Amino acid sequence: MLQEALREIQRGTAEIIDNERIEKLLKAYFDEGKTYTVKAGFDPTAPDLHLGHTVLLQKLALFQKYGAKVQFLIGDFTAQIGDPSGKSATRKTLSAIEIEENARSYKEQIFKILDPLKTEVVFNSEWINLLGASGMLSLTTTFNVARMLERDDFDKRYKSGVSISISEFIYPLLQGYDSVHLKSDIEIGGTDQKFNLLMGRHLQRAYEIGKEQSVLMMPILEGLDGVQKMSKSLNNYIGVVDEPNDMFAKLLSISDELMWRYYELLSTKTLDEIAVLKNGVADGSMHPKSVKEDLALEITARFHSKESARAAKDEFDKIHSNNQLPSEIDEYSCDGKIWIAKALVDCKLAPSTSQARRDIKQGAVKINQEKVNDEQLQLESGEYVLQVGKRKFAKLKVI
RNA sequence: GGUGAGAUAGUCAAGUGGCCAACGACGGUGGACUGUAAAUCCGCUCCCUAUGGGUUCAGAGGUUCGACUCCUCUUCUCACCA
Repeated sequence: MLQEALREIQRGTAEIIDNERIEKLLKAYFDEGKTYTVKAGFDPTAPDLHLGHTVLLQKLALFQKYGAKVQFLIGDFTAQIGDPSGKSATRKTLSAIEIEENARSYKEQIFKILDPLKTEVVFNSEWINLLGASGMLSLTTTFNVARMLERDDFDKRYKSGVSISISEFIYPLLQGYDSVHLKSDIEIGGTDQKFNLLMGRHLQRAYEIGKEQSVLMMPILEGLDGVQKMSKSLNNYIGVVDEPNDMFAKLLSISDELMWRYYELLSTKTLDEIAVLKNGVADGSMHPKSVKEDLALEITARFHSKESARAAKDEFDKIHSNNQLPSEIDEYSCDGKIWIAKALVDCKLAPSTSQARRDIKQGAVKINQEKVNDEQLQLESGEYVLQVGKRKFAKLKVI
């Protein structure tokens, strides 16, 4: 039982620091029912969670299954600095109202995976604001610049002469201080967070709180392109609030290679089951597309329902395999005769009439499934189904 | 505080007085091929009913028939020195 739990916890992890301590905590839970805390920090600026975040959330949920209290930390104070691993050093500060809204939106999303009874949502401004100047100063004395520069991205930026703000040095310290305040037993995060996560251990030691958190790092999930990490700004993400149809379609669009990565990090199938699928595809007895469909169904069902996942698959087959129209299309209307290029812009199928004209020239535009050749075409009154490329549709009613 | 270098389209990056709406790469997008995958090939990629017109090369002025290119100031970035 204990061994099995440990194996599940280790699944897919990139690195675990102080694994023995995790074993002890779990043993104490199994033997005496003792609970422990697992911390994970999130940025309040991006309340739209995507599958990359759920890799962490699923791991947290697993810990909950084995006796953990999750400290879901919203870094409302640290967000004012901006994590140095991100691109922009300076970020706009969020108002209290915005943060509250974002937090609410977080809660709606995370409890699709986490158990609300075993989750405590906390904000780090609560204790960091109490630190004061002297508290902040004593925090900075626990570390030095040379060691700070060991951090990979600082190192690179320093060597290549890209600016580093002093406030960015503060960021890891504050994140580590969160672990001191919360007395976390374990902290989990992405591999890109390694430095910050270790800072938690360092500061817990420096502040002598009597324990040093274990650190569990998950790999960064690649986005739909299969290369860069999944993120909203790169627009290669699958949001947990995506509509079932979108979610299903996006999952099917990943490459075969990436599919295994997603299986490992997102599926609840056991590693043995996944190995069977992998062998099946390798020896040709299984079609990669159907294996991918299973994954897409599983994930879509997790955030919606089995039924809507099924429906999404049917819809998908309908549009793409059978070349039919989707069952729900945005509808627009306009008064009087309209020029086709203008109509495409109005229906949001093209960003400008220039682009619309280019699309027409290239044969990308269809009306009622018929290719349009004449870019001067005027639409008389009636109802039309406009299409650009393979996946953009709109219905237009000309009155 | 001083000295020097730099700021070009979504990103990187050419362009040093007219041939510039600006080479190229990446990204994005359309087409072919497919399993709406990947790989590959081809087209498009500032705006505008358009063999033409408009607005662009950090910002503001100036020189010139003409400026992304020259001059001045401003803002920002980096390097070296203090």
